[in-house]
Amino acid sequence: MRESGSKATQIHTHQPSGKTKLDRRTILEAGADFIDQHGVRELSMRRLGAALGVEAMSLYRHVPSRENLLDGIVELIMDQLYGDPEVYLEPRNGWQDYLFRLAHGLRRMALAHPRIFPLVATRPPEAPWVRPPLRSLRWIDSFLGALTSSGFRPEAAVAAYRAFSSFLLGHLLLEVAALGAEIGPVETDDGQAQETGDLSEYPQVLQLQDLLSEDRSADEFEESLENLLERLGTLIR
Amino acid sequence: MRESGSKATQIHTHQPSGKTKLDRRTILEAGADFIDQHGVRELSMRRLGAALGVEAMSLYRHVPSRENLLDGIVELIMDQLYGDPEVYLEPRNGWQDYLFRLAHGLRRMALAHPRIFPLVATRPPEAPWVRPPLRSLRWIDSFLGALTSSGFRPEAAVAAYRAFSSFLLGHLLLEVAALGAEIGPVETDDGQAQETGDLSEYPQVLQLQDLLSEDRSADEFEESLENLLERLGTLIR
DNA sequence: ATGCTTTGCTTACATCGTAAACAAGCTTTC
DNA sequence: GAAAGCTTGTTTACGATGTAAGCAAAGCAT
Repeated sequence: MRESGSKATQIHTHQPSGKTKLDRRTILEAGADFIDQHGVRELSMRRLGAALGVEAMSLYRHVPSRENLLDGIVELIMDQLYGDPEVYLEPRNGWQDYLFRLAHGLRRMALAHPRIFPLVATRPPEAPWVRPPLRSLRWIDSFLGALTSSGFRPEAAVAAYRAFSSFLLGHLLLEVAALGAEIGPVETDDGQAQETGDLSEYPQVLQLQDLLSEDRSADEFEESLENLLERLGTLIR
Repeated sequence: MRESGSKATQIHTHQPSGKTKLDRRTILEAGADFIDQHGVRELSMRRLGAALGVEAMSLYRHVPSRENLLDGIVELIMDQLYGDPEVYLEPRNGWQDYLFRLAHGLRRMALAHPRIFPLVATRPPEAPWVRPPLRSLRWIDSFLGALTSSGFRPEAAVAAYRAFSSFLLGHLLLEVAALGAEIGPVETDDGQAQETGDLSEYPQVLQLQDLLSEDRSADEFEESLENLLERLGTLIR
């Protein structure tokens, strides 16, 4: 499995015992888990090493720096999209279905890793045309191919790509931020859960407080996505 | 100039000489300048102190922590909106004009401080209904008031607030990120400006490369904003 | 003058990312 | 088998960071 050298070296698994042999892949996975559980702020090389039962410096045999580690984690998470059976690399039922599935796949990814998604969103991309949250050339190529093969002119496909990115980025970032607000900063533990400040200066907010607190993100996502798809439809040749 | 206590203490300016008396406000301004010039990563308490001709620990008399400093800088930048003569706190020519001006004001703010805007976008908000990039209760109140007084039902005003936030967040974050890609990570200085990797595996990207590199953000902003306003119009009672 | 409060400086500490030298296995070659 | 080399983890070390604690000087009120 997993590929690599695999010539004749693979005759006997040398360490079938407990300790899962250090490895870039295992480090990235452990890093992702760590961030899921404790947040990026808490992730230090020493702590991640400890989580793997290893000294901090050992990680540097497989990962050149902390920055690169974070990039690797982002890439690892993004790769989950390939494993999502609901998302297709090629359009099978038209471009709308393709985009619909892609958007929902990305949303699932963001909601599965709310502490990691901000990294996906803000880490500097490797090329100017790589726009978060679609940070992989392979997916971008797939995206553009899906649209051009469905009758979009090149300009329209690119415009659609841009509109799609910024819609997803905005919506998902706010959605995971709202999630994080409940889970996030370890509770302010000075008594109880952050007293709602004095809103008497803000009558509208005060009055609409209930509506504002309501979580309609799933519906809003659906509606906005639908609207976006309609709008993109008008770009078609 | 600059205001402050100004009761009776101000009879004689004790330090009329060069050094501009330390102060939360001056620290925040210096911090904002620093980030504008060098980026958040480079901002350390010691360096900011040095920039102000003062020891790091002196800052702690006016600012409780680095985290709080960053929050303060975000708030400071957000307050520039009040000084923008093109943006009104009350709707003067209907809600569409109000939103149009607000959106453009925020865009000007983001483009004026591309290294700071990601902070505006991602710092954990003080209340769950505070959605970046509109991080101030006063503006949120203004927003909701503008819409309800223009005939939006409460649910519609809140829905509009959400749609508006996520549109702006996505678009502006991507726009400043693209800006930062040109200015950003101090150049990789290993020869010249980051060779365009091998795109032979990605024929669509390769073929649309020119279109993808084109900067149409201003136009896209205009068009998407217009579309958003139209769409919000259908929510009106 | 005397004391109080404000403000900045000095020193100190735990923690961080990571460079460098080293050691203990493997793998390869005879 | 042994010798040589490579791979992988450890040890030690350094400079930088955020910030707690105590100190000192300078402004104010008495």
